[in-house]
Order: sequence, then structure tokens, then C-alpha cells
Amino acid sequence: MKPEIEIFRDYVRKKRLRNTPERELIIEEIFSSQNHFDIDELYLRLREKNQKVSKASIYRTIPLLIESGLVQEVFFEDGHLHYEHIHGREHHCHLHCLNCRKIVEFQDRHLESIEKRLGRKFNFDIISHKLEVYGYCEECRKDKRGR
Amino acid sequence: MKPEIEIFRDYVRKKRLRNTPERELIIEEIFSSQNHFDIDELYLRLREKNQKVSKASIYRTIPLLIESGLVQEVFFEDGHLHYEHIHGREHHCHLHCLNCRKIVEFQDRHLESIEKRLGRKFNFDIISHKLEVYGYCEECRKDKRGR
DNA sequence: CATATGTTGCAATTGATTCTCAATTATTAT
DNA sequence: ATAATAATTGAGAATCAATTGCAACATATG
Repeated sequence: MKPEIEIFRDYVRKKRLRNTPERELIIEEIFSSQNHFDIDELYLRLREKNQKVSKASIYRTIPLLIESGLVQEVFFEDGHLHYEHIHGREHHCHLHCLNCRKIVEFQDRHLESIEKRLGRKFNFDIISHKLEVYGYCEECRKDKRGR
Repeated sequence: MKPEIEIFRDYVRKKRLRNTPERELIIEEIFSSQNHFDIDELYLRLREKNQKVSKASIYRTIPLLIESGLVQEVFFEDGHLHYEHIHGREHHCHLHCLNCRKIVEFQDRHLESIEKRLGRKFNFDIISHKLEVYGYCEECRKDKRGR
């Protein structure tokens, strides 16, 4: 599979934008972890490695990564957006523990047929979906009983 | 079915909070329409009717309405949260047109079984889910072909 | 290598949401 | 009823995420 940096380089070329060291650092950092991230977190991770990229550049790069299909917005929580990289990963959804805020990823092939059915029913050309499920995880269920 | 105002009154009593004319105006306004709303919109709707409620009060009332099960957050879009009232309405999800931003509500009973399966698989006590589907509606598909 | 144009960091700005505080109002106990 | 207690209000200030203006700088192209 083509590495994400290559995909980004192709994207900027096609759009007549420019690639820069800052953008490469951002991409590298995002793909160096499997976790969701938010802007602040990403900024701090870069700072800790003494790679100085301004927050403004991060904010400006994210839309390009989304446009090029490398990253997506996942949810809005704690007053800001959270993202994840999606290059070469299966589409998945998130199961959130409402108590400890743990997030478990899952896939469910039935969502495809829901999409198909919806598309037919409402005459939509379906592009994507986001399913977020909320509940209490095993540990927190135990805690709750004690209350 | 018990009217929403009653539910809210019970809620504040139980929580040893207080009901106020402002809160009743907010609830009345929210339930006077079937549409999604955001804070600013709600504020303007109230102002137009010469019912003066400050934005601060709206911001302070929303969490109470969510806690009492009358309202829920639906999605974050255009830089702010959008809500809808849910008292006495079937649970539903949203299908968004990415072009004209039209929103169609739909229900799909298969989501229940997805929830059940997830609960079993990950040992979660599932409380709720949000499914947002994105695509292009009939009209916008036509437009797109022309581009 | 020169030009045109995109990008950077910083600081200022915008917009949503929360908070502070004095005045007001709803509940509870007298 | 009335007073005492505590929650709520509106206005504006404060906060926080996200965007933007700008001057200096960097990249791609001819």
C-alpha cells in the first residue's frame, strides 16, 4: 500500500499546493500512533519531540488531510473535535463507555446493508456514515452496582 | 402521555432545583416545532416572540433538559451543537445531504440487533447510539452530474 | 536564478460556551 | 403570610477552540 506521505504529496501536486517539512512532521506524528487525537494533543506530542510546528499550521493541515482521505473527523467531545487517521484501516465505529470514557472500535457488516437500503429508500447516493454507540463497559457496570 | 412541562417539573423537584418562567418558555419554544435547533436559533425565535430569555439561561437550561430526557444533542455542525427534542418521539437517525444540507430522519430496526450484539460481544451495557449517514440527495445527484 | 505564489508563525479575531456577580425569585420553615 | 435559605436570572467578562491577517520565508516553475 502506498505510504501516506506519498498520497499527500500526490494530493498537493494535483491541487497545486505545496508540501512542506511542517506538513510532513504532522503527518508522521499522526500516523505514528493508532489512537484518536485532537489538535492540542497532536501539538503537544510534536513539541515534546522538539519538532516545532505551530498550532495554526496544524489547524491548516487537517482539512488537507481530510480532503486527501487520510484523516477523518470522528466526534465532538469535551468541547472540541477529535480525529483519526484512516489510511489503510478498515472502516469502523466507536463504542464509548459513558463512565470511564474508554473507546472500543468495532466493525459491523450489517451497516452496509443499512446504507444500501437507505440509499434506495430516499434516493440518496450514500457516501459514508458515523455510528457512535454509548454505554457502560464491563468494569464500570460493576462499579455502578455498588452505588 | 405526560406533557413535557410536567416531566420537567418532576425533574427539578426531584433534583431540588427550581422551575422558572424562563425555563418554561424555553421548553415551550423547543416543543413548538418538530425541527432540530441550535442555541442561537432558539434564542432568536424567543426574541421574535418578545419573550425575553437570555442566552445564558438557554445554555443553562439545555443540560437540564438533556438530563431529564426531553432533549438530546444530535450533531456538531457549522461550529456548534445542534439539538432536538425527543419526548414521545421514536428514536431515529439522520441522513444528511452533503451538498444542500437537507436532513432526512429515518428509523431502522436493525440497529437494535446491532446494539444487542455489541453489548454481548464487548460486555457493555448499551444505553444509546447515534447514527449519522452522509450522501447526496436526489436533487443534488442530478446537479452533480452536470458539473 | 528570478518570479510568482503558497506557507509559516505570531498575534489578533471570531464565535460558542461558561462563568461571575449582584439583583431577583422560588421554596421551606417559621 | 413572612422571613430565611438557596437557586436563578441577565449582563458582561472570561475562556477556549478555531480562523485569519500579515510580514517574512520557502517552494515550484520557467
